[in-house]
Amino acid sequence: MSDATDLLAARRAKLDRLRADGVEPFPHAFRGVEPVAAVRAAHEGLEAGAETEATHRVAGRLAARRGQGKMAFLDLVDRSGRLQVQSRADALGADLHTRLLELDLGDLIGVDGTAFVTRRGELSLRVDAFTVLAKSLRPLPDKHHGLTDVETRYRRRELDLLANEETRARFVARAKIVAAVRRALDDDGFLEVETPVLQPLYGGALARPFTTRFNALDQTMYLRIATELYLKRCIVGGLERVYELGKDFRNEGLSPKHNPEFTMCEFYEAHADYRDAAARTERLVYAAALVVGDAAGAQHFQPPWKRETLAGAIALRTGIDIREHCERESLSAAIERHGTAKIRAEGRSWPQLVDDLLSTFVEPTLHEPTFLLDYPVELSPFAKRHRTAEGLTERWEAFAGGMEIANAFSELNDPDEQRERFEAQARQASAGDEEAQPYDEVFVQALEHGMPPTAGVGIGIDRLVMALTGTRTIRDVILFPALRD
RNA sequence: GCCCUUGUAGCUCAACUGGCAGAGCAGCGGACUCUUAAUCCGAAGGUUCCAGGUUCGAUUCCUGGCGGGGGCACCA
Repeated sequence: MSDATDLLAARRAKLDRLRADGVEPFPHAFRGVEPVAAVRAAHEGLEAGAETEATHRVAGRLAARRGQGKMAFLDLVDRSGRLQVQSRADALGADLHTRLLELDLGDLIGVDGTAFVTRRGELSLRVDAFTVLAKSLRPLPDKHHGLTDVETRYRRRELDLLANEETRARFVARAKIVAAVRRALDDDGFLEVETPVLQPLYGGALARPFTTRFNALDQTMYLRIATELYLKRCIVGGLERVYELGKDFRNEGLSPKHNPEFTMCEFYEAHADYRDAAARTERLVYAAALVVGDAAGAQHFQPPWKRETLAGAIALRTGIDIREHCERESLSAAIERHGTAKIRAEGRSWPQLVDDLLSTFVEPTLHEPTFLLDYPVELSPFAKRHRTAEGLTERWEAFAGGMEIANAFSELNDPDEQRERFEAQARQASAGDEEAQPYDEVFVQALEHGMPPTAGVGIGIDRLVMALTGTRTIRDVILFPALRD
């Protein structure tokens, strides 16, 4: 018999034995449970050797066992942490003590116990009673190395979560960040709305979509790449401040910064411009940073953040002034003179070259939260022209940890100019640019009804969580990241 | 899509130049009433990712496939 089969058989045999002894291995509920962190909080500051009469009910997974015959210590883990419990043959009775020790690591149990502190100073519960909550039929990952195999961690996230406390903590932090973002927007009068994920026409970003089929209507549909256009129609409709927090889908490659489905928070504020949006964004991100629990790290994000212009940031790091080289040939030659092998200019358009300079020389240096302001109009089909600078738009991108985390602009609300921008995109599409925007006549007509001056922001939630938790790959902040199947 | 790299026990890892595939944890049997990577004794546990090839002999070398990781490209 193979070892694996052996291990499973041993657990099944214990399952049978429980039933034979009249113990229900899968009961229906176990009420009145306290998180172990609450038990810890209730007894903070007790000295080693202290006894109490306080009883607590906790529930979790049996994570370790240190038996010493008629006495044993066991570790119980729940979402909030780990707590040691002590089983004694004299207190619990020899039969129950033995039965508790016969449970497998990984079994889910509930414990009623009395709090005390061991001679070594560890807060523990002396077991007065215990209940099997669910028998575990498969062995746990290694108890001290945890689960390190990267593939298993992503494919079988449940094992990663139950074996690795840092993983659990990271996803708890993610949930708190998302809640903080919602709270900040709700408190400022933003209305959370839901717009279609499944769309007859995609738009609002430069990206390739996923395509699917709606059988009932015999129609091609797209998974949204952005919520931008629908949210601005809400602004046209007079909702004034709206946001949506949900998944976007882009049919692009995988990388430490990219997952094909990712969480985006877009919010739109009437009567504001991109500078207001920057101020709101840094307040909102700082509020989110404060809930992560790393006070020193949060100070990093305290407003105001650094502000540079895009052109200034590139000039500072490369000596190339894109405002002087406002045509493809001239910029290409400047890059050539700069002598970098990192950018191959052939076949790249002017805006693409600007983007290359940004991502090669500027983005990796932006560890401190920083706004880069004023992007070329060619890169920004939905942003309003800059009120003073020719050829630029009122747009910024925010960076932290060497990564773009947000993108915003004063929204273009002149319908005629929007129509021209779409036409320019259509020309790029027919020239073979698969990421160009399809023409959206319904959206243009919405603008013709009149959209107030509006600031719009998109925050990449996955990347925000990366930046706030110091995580290096997006796969560590997405519970079930995309993998080849 | 391309390049580099990787796959050994349930988990974490060894195995020299091609020569009987090993350890810790977990599991199993036993001892132990303050341990916390508990300790001690004992017996087990393998399709070395898959399919071919070279060789007297392949975990090791070669070819192909599958999966993972890193990089490039694309993107946020």
